[in-house]
Amino acid sequence: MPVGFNADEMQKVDEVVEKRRRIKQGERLFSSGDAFTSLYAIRTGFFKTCVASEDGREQVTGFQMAGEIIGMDGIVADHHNCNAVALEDAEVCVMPFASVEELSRELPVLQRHVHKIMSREIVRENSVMMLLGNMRAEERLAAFLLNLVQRLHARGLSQSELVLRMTREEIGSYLGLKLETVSRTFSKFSDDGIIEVKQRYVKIIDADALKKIFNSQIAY
Amino acid sequence: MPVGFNADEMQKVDEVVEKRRRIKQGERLFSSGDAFTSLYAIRTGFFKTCVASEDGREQVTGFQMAGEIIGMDGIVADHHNCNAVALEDAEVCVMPFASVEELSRELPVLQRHVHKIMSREIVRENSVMMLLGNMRAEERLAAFLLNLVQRLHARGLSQSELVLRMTREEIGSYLGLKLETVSRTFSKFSDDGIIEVKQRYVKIIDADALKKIFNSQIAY
DNA sequence: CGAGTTCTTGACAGTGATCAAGCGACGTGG
DNA sequence: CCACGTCGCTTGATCACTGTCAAGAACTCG
Repeated sequence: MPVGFNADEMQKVDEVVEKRRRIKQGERLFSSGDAFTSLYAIRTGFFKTCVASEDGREQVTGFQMAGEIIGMDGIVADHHNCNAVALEDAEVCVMPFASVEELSRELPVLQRHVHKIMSREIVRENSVMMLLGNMRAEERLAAFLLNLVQRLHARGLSQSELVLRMTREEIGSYLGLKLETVSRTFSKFSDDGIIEVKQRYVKIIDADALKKIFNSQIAY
Repeated sequence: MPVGFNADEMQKVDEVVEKRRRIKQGERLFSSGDAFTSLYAIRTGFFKTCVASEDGREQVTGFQMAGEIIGMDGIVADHHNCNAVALEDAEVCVMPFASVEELSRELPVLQRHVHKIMSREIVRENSVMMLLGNMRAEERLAAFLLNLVQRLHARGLSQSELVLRMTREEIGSYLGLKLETVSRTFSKFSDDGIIEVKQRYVKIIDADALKKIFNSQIAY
């Protein structure tokens, strides 16, 4: 939640956060086709969102962590358009969207905040399109790791060590790669002394090298 | 603009549309880094939006036509994050975002409409991610053509004939392919009797075949 | 009409996919 | 606490899709 509220306003905002909901690892917060009622603010835990094609193929569209908002895909058609799966036990705040809209008519600061959150998602997806359309495997994985540690660091965690909450296959789906390619690229980074990898644990040894790989952005 | 307004409300909405602006082919409506002030409703013409990486590589993030809204990328950081280039002479309605927000606090129908437009963009980008991450060249181009004629048909144009406003290179950038691959895939569709192509002119002969190609969605 | 841009097509190459096998980690139940 | 089964990860060999390079054709616009 944004700053810029007085005590009275803050209370109203708090009231919108109707209740909390716990989701166990592997369970869904919502599924494609579900009626859209609420946005969700992640309090704890880690999610992936994914869309599925008719033949069951899956595209991970994002990974979300504490403090991030999910569910905005549902606004346009009053039903959700993707699945949100907890990658570890999680707790979310349920924010009924009707209440969010009502209150944001009263509080311009909240209104602007809602708009910014949606705009941020649009911009994020733009950069994923750049990643999927223009970058090669090493660049994609470097970008992915840098983005992840940056977000974790912003939450007070290490900027060099992380524990992946998703499988190689899920990383691959997000990055438009097969799991074998993800694994191989991890191994190559490890061989090059850029990172240490042991299963889900990753330590970034040479962040500059990663940034260099990411910035090169050579066409496929 | 949505339905559901009375005359008085409609007038207020009209007043938000401050003025119009003409953009010649090849010129930019806005550029990455420009201060964000307004959303733009396309009245006539055709745009592409694209982001550029540091080394100048370009990713087309979308093609927009009459009736669609662009500029929402700018809300989050108060400056635009992509370039909007007119692919033919165009005219847009300038909608100062502060006014849009002000009025949508008064008119819940407008507020909901704004939210839906942003959500629609998020959902659209999700399906582009599916396209870029999971589909092969033929599937991508089939999806592209079907999407384009569907949108043109919704505007009263033919559902089988269209004139592309963008180059092979721009199509390729959008679809994560090189221009030669786009050209070859057009030729293949033509050889298979699915479409007729002559430069920018495309006629869809067998829409079902295109849909079949699109639906197969075999992994790369 | 001519210069430049866009498009097509061919030959070849490379990145990442596919197929396959084995290893390692983790969790459950005996 | 350990055996075992499952799931996820790694690595190798091979292949195919699409990229790259190149040349020429077609079209557009001044």
